Amino acid sequence: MSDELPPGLALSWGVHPVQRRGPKPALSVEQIVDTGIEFGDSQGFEAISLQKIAAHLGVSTNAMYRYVRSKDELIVLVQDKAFGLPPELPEGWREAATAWVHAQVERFTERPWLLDVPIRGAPVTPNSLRWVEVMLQALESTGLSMHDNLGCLLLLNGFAHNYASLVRQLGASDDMAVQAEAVGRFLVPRLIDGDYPMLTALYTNQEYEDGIDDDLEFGLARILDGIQVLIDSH
Amino acid sequence: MSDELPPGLALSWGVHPVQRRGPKPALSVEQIVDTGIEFGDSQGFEAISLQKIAAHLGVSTNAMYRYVRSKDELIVLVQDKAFGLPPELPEGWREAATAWVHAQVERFTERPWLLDVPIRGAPVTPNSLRWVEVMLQALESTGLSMHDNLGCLLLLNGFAHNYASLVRQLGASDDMAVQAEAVGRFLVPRLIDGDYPMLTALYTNQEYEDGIDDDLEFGLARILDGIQVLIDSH
DNA sequence: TGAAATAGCGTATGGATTGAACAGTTTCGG
DNA sequence: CCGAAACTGTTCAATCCATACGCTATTTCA
Repeated sequence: MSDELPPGLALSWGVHPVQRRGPKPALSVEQIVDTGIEFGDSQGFEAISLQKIAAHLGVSTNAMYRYVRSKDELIVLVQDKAFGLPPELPEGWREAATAWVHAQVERFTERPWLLDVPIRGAPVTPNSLRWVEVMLQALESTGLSMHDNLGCLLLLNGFAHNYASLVRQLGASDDMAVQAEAVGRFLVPRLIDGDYPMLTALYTNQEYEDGIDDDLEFGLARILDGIQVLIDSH
Repeated sequence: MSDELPPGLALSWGVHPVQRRGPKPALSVEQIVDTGIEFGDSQGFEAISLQKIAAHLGVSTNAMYRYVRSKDELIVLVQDKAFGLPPELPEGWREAATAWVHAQVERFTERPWLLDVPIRGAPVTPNSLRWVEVMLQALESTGLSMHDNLGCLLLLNGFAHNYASLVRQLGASDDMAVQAEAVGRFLVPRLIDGDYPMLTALYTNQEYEDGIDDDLEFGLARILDGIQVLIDSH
């Protein structure tokens, strides 16, 4: 029965198997999850491995499997705890959605490795569901159907993830400027030869320098305007 | 000089180091990339490993490193070729954007493993850039700035990726129905206890059964309407 | 007090990416 | 025409990673 549940579901809601006999656990799931977050923060997503966590906590690798059933389970727990709870949202669906997206982008900026966590399925953990819950509450005032609200939420969530991902990859490396120039030098002749007029213009005019700080507001404004059109049409 | 270029850039544009001496290569990069796509199609993204490709082609694992510098490089090449070229877009930015998004979703549906390819940086490969190029051309008629056009493109692209990803994970498993019920049974009491009114309603009313086929059109309509609002305001 | 349950450990397997050294093959330079 | 340079694929190896199995030691319930 409990076996059919997705990894991490039970543990994230605090359902531990009741211990009856045997030695006391040297560790706790919480400790393991915290260590995972620590490693993610300091060395990125791929540094979150059972081996490293075990070594850091002074136990053998396989001792981990007394606490989590698989690495996937661990990742779900780490993700939920690292993302944390959503903020209080202001009144008004538009302001609320803006705050919600900004908060998500902030989380991803603080912990970029969260962007690397593969999406395994619909959210089922407490904190993730709390994010959904607060946004659905804010969207209630639009008078749209639950189905439409979910569509809007998906749109906003996807956008936040996408934008954060973009920001990270563009701001990732210090040598990005150097490398971008090298790429341009390599690419431009081929773009001209290969009939890519728009991209050629983009690269040679350096219009792409505009900075992407506005892109968050830009995309968000488009989505919100689109939702507004839907609301008005009802 | 060529070392500073991102992995796969040179190779994807057909720049092979000119061979002058030594034995003739037993393989070609193209052969390797095709095999990678084959494995991805038949066994998913994680089946694309240098070991398996090498074994399938009858050479040792490390022989691969004569052709590609790293697995990352291979993945870039595989991704570009597997995604292929964009379709011809119809007249009118709205129709074009719709066709563009649909085409992307189709690609992701045909080869779901493309969704698993980690995004490494701005697109630099021929096919990927072609997708950008055609959409930018279609957006030219809107009269918006290049910056705004890029913002729109980012929005559409992110949405397509996001939607395809959602479709896959929901339609992924046959036992999804079974599992969803088990999850519901586990979750609902906790949602009630934990003060998640919207989600409780969602789960108990089975409103989430509505089907996500419309979600593509829904989200797309929101984005396009939002862009339209921007155009009108100019 | 003894038996059952359970924790951590050692050992082991199978897989991945990548490096170093080496031997064979081809072709250019003279 | 021949040696040397360049480049090939190979073996061997190191270093990670996630798991599985079985053992021993510990704790607690009956």
